[in-house]
Amino acid sequence: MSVKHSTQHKILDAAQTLFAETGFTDTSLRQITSMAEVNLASVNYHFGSKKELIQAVLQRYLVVLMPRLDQEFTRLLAVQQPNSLSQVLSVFVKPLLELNKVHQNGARIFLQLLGRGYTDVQGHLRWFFNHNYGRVLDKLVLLVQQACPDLPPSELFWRLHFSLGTVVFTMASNEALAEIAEADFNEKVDIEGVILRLLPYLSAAIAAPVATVTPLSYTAPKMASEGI
Amino acid sequence: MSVKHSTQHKILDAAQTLFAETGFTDTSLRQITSMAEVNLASVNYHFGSKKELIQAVLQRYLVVLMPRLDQEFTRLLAVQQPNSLSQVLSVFVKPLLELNKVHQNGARIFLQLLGRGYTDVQGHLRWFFNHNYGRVLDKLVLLVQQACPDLPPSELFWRLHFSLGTVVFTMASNEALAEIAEADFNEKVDIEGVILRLLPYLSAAIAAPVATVTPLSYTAPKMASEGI
DNA sequence: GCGTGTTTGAAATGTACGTTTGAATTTAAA
DNA sequence: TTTAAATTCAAACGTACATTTCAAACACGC
Repeated sequence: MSVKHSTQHKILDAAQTLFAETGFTDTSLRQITSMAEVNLASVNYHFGSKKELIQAVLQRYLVVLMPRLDQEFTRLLAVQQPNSLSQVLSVFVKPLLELNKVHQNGARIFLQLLGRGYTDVQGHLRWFFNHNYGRVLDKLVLLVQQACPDLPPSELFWRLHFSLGTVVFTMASNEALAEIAEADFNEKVDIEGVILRLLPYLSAAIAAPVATVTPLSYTAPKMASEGI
Repeated sequence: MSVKHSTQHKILDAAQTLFAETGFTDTSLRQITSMAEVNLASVNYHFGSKKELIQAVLQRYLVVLMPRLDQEFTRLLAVQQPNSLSQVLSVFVKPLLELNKVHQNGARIFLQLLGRGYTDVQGHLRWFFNHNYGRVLDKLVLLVQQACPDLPPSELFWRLHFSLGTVVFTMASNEALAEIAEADFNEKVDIEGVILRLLPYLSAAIAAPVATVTPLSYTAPKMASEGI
């Protein structure tokens, strides 16, 4: 962190904060440039458009995170015996927390932005992400498949997306949740705390036994009666 | 479904579809009234404002769903021995699927809207929801607490929100996921299929053993060792 | 110190939004 | 049929937005 920040830097810093808090659509360039104390036109001068600013904000973290993840995945794939699921999921922790070196609270901000990117419409973000980093995630799928050999591929597909939802939603509403947690349980929870709480949850979830029941047997196990 | 739809009805139908697809902020009243084939001013005439329209769209489902859930929760709370977690979660299935009687694809649409409500800024929706239906959800918390007596309250809080994220995100990206699933695995998955896949996932997740490890021990387990 | 290319500044452009208005039209009770 | 209320309609209002423009200020190699 240098003492003097360039205009680009100031814009990125203000943009990531506001985007994470308020979402991409609900944050205006006027808010960003006002917080960054730069001229409104400088966003379009330096980044071209709001869309490209959004990608630049994410890219600052992705170029750090994804090669690190790729490296971890490759390392795990190289070992002889398959890794356990919790081993696989654990490799996310350090690379994510190292985003705090990119910027203060970088890990939290990045995950919030990721959540916004998936829930806001922003179709260009999905494309941008899959196009640039799709092959890294293929390795993750392979690792989970090795860790849970009994899981049919389609079930694994769904569970990985369920898990993505867990993470992304949690981070998108992270502020609100942390506030409630502190008010109700007197426990201060930072991003690291949330990640560590997520690991056992996701490990158990992804490795859950596959239901063999038919839809009908799931309707109210208690009283029995009445179909859907 | 009557052959003639009132203006209110047409507005609600168009609004729920567009809100679910595009989110609340990114859907304009002009899009809604255009799809509903009614005059722009009729939204403010019938509902007062966009904010109140959003609440009316959700309310149409909540007034059906929440009393049903409340009734199921009360029934489960009345039994002598505590219910299993999967019994508790199963009671969601029928009430949710009955939303399909409120409107075609009602269950999917409602869950998508719920997701939008949590991730969009829309502070008024959180308030609206907690204020009207908070005590119903208190019963759910109690039931889960009985089913998982070893789970500390704060851990339960987080896991319930993780689970909410799983459901809400899955429904928000339901269309895309169902398309991929059909293309990659040749399996047609409807809302019921997704819900039934969610149950074992969530049961295992919520009941997962609480991690007793310290943060540091989670940094790259390296090789074998360590359980979940 | 000068002159060129880069960056910033204030202002304006055009578009889209939620909301309001008041007259026209439809509805339904008397 | 009359009449008053409820509803629909086209148009406009004021605001906020992303983006553009172009002159001023700046940086810095010569």
